[in-house]
Amino acid sequence: SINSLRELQKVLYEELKLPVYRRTGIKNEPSTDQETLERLAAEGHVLPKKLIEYRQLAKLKNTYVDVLPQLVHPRTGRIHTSFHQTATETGRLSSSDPNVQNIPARSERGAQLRKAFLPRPGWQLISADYSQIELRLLAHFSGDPTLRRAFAEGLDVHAAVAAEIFHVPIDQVSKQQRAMAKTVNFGVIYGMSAAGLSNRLSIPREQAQAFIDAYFQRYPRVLEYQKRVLEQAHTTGTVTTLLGRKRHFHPDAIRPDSDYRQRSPAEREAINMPIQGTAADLLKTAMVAVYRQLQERGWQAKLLLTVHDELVLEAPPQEVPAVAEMVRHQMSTALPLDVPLQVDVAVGPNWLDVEEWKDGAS
DNA sequence: GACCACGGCCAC
DNA sequence: AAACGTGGCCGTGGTC
Repeated sequence: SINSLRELQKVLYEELKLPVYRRTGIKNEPSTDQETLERLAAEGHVLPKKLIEYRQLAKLKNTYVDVLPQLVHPRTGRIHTSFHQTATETGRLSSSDPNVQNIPARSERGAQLRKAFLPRPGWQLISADYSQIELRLLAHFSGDPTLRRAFAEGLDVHAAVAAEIFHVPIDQVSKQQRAMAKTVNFGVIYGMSAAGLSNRLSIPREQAQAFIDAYFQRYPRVLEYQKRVLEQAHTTGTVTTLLGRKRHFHPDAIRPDSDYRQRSPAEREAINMPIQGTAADLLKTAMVAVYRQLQERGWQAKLLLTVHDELVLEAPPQEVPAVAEMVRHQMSTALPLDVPLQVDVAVGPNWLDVEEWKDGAS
């Protein structure tokens, strides 16, 4: 079967004798994941290229196209997910049966599925999401003046960070430099290591370490902030979000002198928790505020979904301008922070074809 | 039929 | 050698 990883592994690495670039995490078998197949395809091998295409189509068909229509409720005509309040370590919600928080968005082909997510007939869909929320929270918590200024001045933050670490004016940042800075920015939020960054950027570890050093040289308060988080984890066994949500760590994992195979993942979890967890605090607070506004004003518009940094609503056409503005306002001001929050609002006939909404107040 | 481990992959 | 965080669902291969 083409779906059997074990059989595929035999074909690729025993029959075709292709080079093994990566192994699986637990059984240490030759990997057939997408990055490996892309590397093999780039060398001119035909089968890996076809497999990548097959995998994408199979994923979309088996997970979404064949499943979601069967889940339409006979009386409501809609899909009803379950949201879980106590399923994650950080305070995010999760969604299951079906999961509506992983509907394809990034690939052109996958994103077409979003056309199937509709408001009730005659209504509009409103999507509102926080822009760069985790980096803004990093700027808030660290107090780093350079990072805070980037947001205060409304700069392209990836370009701004590229300008700092590559020592070039922001208007001379190349696409490659911006892309690398973007990866570094994600890395900072995830508690990056030189090994992780080197893998992600496909560069030598020494060069990855040099990028990290350059970043923390330009953003020293971020380094100090992350040290404080680890200190809290080590002394109390917990780290917390802005609203006081705690994540507990196993004492053996977080001890400074623990084996690094235990300690390293735990430290990355600790560094990420306040950022990801506070983003969850923020969105949940905003969601309650939006719900109360809808009730108080007697509007018909309804909250439909929440996707980590996004709220999705449906509204009758005459309510759209007021609801869009209200949602933007409530999300922007849900919690007081030292960094401005930007909320991108979009309106349209389905979850794919929503277009930027510009209201008068902002 | 239910459950599991694993590898893989979708989202933020 | 190396996954830098959080989830849930798929098929395979296996057990009970």
